[in-house]
Amino acid sequence: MARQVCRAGKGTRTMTGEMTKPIRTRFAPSPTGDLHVGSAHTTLFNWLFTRHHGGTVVLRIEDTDRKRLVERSLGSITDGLTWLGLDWDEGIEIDEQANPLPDRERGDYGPYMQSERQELYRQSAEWLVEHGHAYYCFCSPERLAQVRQERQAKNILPSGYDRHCRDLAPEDVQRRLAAGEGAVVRLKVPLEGVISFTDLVRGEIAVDARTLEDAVLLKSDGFPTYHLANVVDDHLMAITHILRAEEWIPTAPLHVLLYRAFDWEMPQIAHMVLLLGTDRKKLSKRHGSTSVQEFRANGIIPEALLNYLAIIGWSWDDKTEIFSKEELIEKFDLDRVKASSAIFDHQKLEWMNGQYINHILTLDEVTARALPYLREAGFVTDDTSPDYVKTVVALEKERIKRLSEVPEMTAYFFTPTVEYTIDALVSKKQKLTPELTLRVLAATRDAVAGGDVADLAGMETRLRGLADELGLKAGQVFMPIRVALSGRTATPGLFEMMHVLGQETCVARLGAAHEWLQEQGAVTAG
RNA sequence: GCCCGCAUAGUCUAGUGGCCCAGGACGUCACCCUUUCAAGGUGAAGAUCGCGGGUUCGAAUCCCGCUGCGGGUACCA
Repeated sequence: MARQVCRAGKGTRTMTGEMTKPIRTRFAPSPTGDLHVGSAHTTLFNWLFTRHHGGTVVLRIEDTDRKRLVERSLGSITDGLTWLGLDWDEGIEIDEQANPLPDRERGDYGPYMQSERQELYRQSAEWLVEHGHAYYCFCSPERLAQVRQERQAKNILPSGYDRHCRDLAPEDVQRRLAAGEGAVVRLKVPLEGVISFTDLVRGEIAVDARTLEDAVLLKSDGFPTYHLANVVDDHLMAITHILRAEEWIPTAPLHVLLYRAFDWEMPQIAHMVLLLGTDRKKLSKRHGSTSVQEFRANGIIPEALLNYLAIIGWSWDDKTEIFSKEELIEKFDLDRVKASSAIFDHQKLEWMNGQYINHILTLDEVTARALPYLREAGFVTDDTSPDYVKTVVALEKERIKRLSEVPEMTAYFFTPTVEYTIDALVSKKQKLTPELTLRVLAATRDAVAGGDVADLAGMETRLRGLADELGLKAGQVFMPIRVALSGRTATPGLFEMMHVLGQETCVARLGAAHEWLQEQGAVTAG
């Protein structure tokens, strides 16, 4: 049904020629924390839609809730967007993360910080009051809470506010206002009728006006609520399409009413799906990593997160899942957007991250991106040879799932010695005993010392021959070497690893492992 | 409670009346490759298309009802 509506809409626009009207959309985050993946998802859809149609993206900051403002949040949000590769054409700009306030703006529709547009909202609210679309309300929070509770219990519609101040005498209102009594401005919702609008992905949505509350438009602190600010700004900023999250559907009729009251044309509107946790509840901090910066810290690369986010609630066909940003821009449109919420699957994100690291990015790119993590772990300094780092990354590249695990995976390439455990060294799976392992270690140390690790094939032949001599399978010889060199049972190919580690280190570690195992034997025997 | 939205395997999805006793992907399992782990390859299990009624020669697809899940219900956004 949704798609039919969408198609019908397109056709109409084509016929009337309105398709030529340039598209303008906005991201409208509230600076109340870091960039949440859910909001990144909506933003991405907004961005893809706009870029696909060659439109203009506006970044507007909705900082009208003064109590929930979080310092540095703004920088964190723009930082997250930039990291993801989502840019904007108009709006605020932050020069440095260190500076919590916007340094400058670009675009002709500013200011883009709602806190700097207070006068506009105040005037709009007053205009609505003067024209009979809104009214002043003096009710106390206590009364409001009580009324709400009563009406909900008795199932009286609308269930919130009882419109107590809706018909106050004008002179009464003026007197109380003049006396400085605290007041809010509320929307005068029609007492009956059906309010409907067309959602570009869901089709027609209709609501009985009797269920709608006289919502607050202007708060007593002089700041507007979302409802007023969003409508005023979208109109003044010439926004043509509103793409926002599903949680806004219930209040959309209020916005319809507002556009009607102002006699403004309402932008096209579409609500995107919600991202859910594994308990099917709206994704939140309780579900683990939810901010874009957390994914970044956890070694997720932006291309993978962007790609993964794109295929939640949108699909191109029945098989393609990997898309570059350019392909997404080319292919993305609202007609293939779904309306059902989706559980955020960390496993699939990780798989996709691995795809990018292992198959899509080049070795140089992966190395460059892993570098910060290696530096942070102290494994790489300015003195470390870039070529050496690259060689190490090359060895582990295909098993990296997250960049953040690179230091742990490659530690033995950067530390002088490694630590052992009996279980790893004396592999049960290879049917080895401590005695056998000691013999293997001693024999291989000599074999390696007498060979050349740079000759990969030669070394392999040599060690396979050694296995034959000892009457063992190749694996029974290789596993102790692997553990002696790395301290672990899962590593890259043995001979590549030996080559990178170097002759000297290999011989030393083989000897060290032998010595260590002998000591363990002495302890357990004694 | 009330209002709104959504409904294909554990998860993300393809599907817009016959090509579907339902295709792809993640995950799971098995096998192959193999010096380990990955990667890769092959294959398997897993969906009575939420349920019940219609419409139709024919429905996952259209209609109605129900159920389930979610969202909203603030001087938050």
